[in-house]
Amino acid sequence: MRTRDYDKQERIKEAMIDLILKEGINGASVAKIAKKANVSPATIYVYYENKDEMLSEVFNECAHRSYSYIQECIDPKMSGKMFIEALIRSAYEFALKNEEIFSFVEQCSSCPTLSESVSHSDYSKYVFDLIHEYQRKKILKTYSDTNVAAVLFAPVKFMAMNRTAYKDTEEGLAELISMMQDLLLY
Amino acid sequence: MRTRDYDKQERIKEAMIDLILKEGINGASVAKIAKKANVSPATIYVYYENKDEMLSEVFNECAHRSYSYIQECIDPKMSGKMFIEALIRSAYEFALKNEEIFSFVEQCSSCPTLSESVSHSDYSKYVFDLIHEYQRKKILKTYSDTNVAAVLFAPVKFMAMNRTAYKDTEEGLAELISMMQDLLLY
Amino acid sequence: MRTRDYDKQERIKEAMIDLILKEGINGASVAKIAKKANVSPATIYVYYENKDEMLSEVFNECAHRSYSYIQECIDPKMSGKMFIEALIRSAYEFALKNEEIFSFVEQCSSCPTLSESVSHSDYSKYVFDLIHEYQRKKILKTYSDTNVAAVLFAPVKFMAMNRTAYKDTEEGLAELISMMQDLLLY
Amino acid sequence: MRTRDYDKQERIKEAMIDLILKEGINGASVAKIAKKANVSPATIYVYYENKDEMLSEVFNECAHRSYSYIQECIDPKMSGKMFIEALIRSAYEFALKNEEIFSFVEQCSSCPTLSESVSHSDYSKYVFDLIHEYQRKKILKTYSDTNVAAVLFAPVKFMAMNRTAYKDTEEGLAELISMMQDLLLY
DNA sequence: AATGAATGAGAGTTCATTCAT
DNA sequence: CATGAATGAACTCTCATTCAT
Repeated sequence: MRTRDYDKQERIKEAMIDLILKEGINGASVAKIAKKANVSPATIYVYYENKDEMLSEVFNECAHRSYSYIQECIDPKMSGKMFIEALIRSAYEFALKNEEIFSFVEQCSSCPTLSESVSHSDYSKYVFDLIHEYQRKKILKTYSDTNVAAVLFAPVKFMAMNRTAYKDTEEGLAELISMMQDLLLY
Repeated sequence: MRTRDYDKQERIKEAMIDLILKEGINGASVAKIAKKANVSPATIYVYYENKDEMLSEVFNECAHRSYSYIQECIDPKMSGKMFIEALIRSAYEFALKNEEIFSFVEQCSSCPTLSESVSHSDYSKYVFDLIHEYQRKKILKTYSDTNVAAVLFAPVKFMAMNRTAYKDTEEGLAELISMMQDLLLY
Repeated sequence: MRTRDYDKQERIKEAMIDLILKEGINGASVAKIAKKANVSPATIYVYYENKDEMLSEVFNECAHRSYSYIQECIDPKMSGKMFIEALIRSAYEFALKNEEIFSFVEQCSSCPTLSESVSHSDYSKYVFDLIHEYQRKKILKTYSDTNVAAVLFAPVKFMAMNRTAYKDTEEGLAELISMMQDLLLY
Repeated sequence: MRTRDYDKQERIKEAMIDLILKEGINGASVAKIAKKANVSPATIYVYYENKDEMLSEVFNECAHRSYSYIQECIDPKMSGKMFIEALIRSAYEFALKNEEIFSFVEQCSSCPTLSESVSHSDYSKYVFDLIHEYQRKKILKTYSDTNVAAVLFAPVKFMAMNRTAYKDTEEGLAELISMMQDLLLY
């Protein structure tokens, strides 16, 4: 019996992400993905039940990676100021370093059929547990979680997507961080 | 006679927006749009050169409508507080009242092939002219335009898309407004 | 607007019947049918919703033709003897003259998914109305309809399918007719 | 060890017959058969050279079983009346008890590519030897073998396939038997 | 202007079969 | 012997678009 070639699966994922990025969801056909991954179209169905499942599986995994990265960049011992900076900067850094994955997740997020299949809550739990801790310690002001998420992550994502609109992205990022510190810290 | 034709094009637009909302960009085929609009597929090509052009034309129009709505809701005579509230509330209201159009625009925005064809700058010019006026008058703090846009619109869009995550959306919206007032007003 | 080309539909039907006959239901793919009919595969979907519907529609039509032929060959004024001869001989003749259609119907009849979609009752009504008349007149013995159908049509079909097993088909047919006359006439 | 293998092949056969009955010849793919039989697709190729061979082997075996069953139900010492009853009743009983096998055989028989691979003559020899004996003894009327086969087996198969059309199958069967006794006995 | 017919190209998926273990 | 992985070919069906009226 032949054993599964996980390198193959990895190639399939990468091919899919790359294609969606370059040609949109419409452009990423199974045949194209297979060709780019150097496998037969039929092989894809060894690893995924169908195209939708493949999309949502890869989408989930990518979304998870983003949260993991952020998690690794924060530390309960940080000061409030540092904490906010770490959150925003890590989110931005991830988008920068993993441009393809970030862009892929953003694109999938806006697709109604796909976004339903992802459970953000699991990934973000650790981050929000920490935020709650800072709020209990009266370091962070207490706003509703959803609004905290909205102001912490939506603008930085917006920034990452519209990088070209900024004269100096580092300066823009620093400004955004300082704004959020003003807003959220006591 | 003219009304008849206008009706037809209007029906085509609505059918397309509706289909994209419900089935995603993939689900909106020319045949389906034609059926939903009660016209022949060939008729669509009387009004639009091809599908891409149709998409980007309707996309542009919808994006424009959103900005128009916001424009109508603000007034140079407003206080700074009122101004911010009006901006956020109108953005949210538009998303609520025009759920289909809002979702359609969001979805199209993340599509690389489409987003290139839209020039946001034109529409938002009026809004930013006003913001600059408030900044000159030392009512609004002076941050870079992109960051102002980021914090003013990204979170409220996020809110509109994740309405279900809020216990009480009105309360959430009020909180967000007050946060932005704290952040942006002197 | 282009008008429907009924010759095209006819070619599609014939191609399908021919292919099923020669290669079995498995061998009759849409692509092959299209090629044989000299149309695009897509064109088939102008005339039929899907392959199953196409099959059952053509099947129904063919089954109907067989009954029509038999109907035309019988006449209420016939003697009982003549009536039975006409029924059997016409059934056999049809099978002979329309070998492809006959064989096609037989093949489809044994397919469980297809045979459900055909309503024999409608077509055979006229024939059985006549049979009942002969029974009322005490010319034909009164057996249950299903058994009458069973002995009148099943053997002659069997004969038509196994023609090669007969030394002299005309003689065999004459014998079968005489058997049925003995069996069914007073 | 041997039992294990035998089990596997048996399971493959049953799975195939079951699938063909339920989904038609088209529905019985190697993958589905393997899944239903709880073996790997590759295992099927240990027992059969290819799919066609598998089909015709199982078809032959099933056709043989039907004749074997009938053989076991008849006896040279029977009266002519009993003999005919036994022939028809056993044929019907077999179809009833082995619905799957019966339907499978009927379906395969009408498939041109398959029916060539089966030699009916071998199995039916014993039955016809007996019939000839009864004819020599002037118990059964002497008709051509093919016509005897046609009237003895075609109607009962028809009955088995159209059971639902009968109000009372037992009554219908009894009637058919009595008809055949009238027809074939002196 | 408007349309249903028509289509080549390509979509997602499954096929029977072979490979490597 | 037995298997899951792998695949080229073929499957049904839909695509965006054009044609003929």
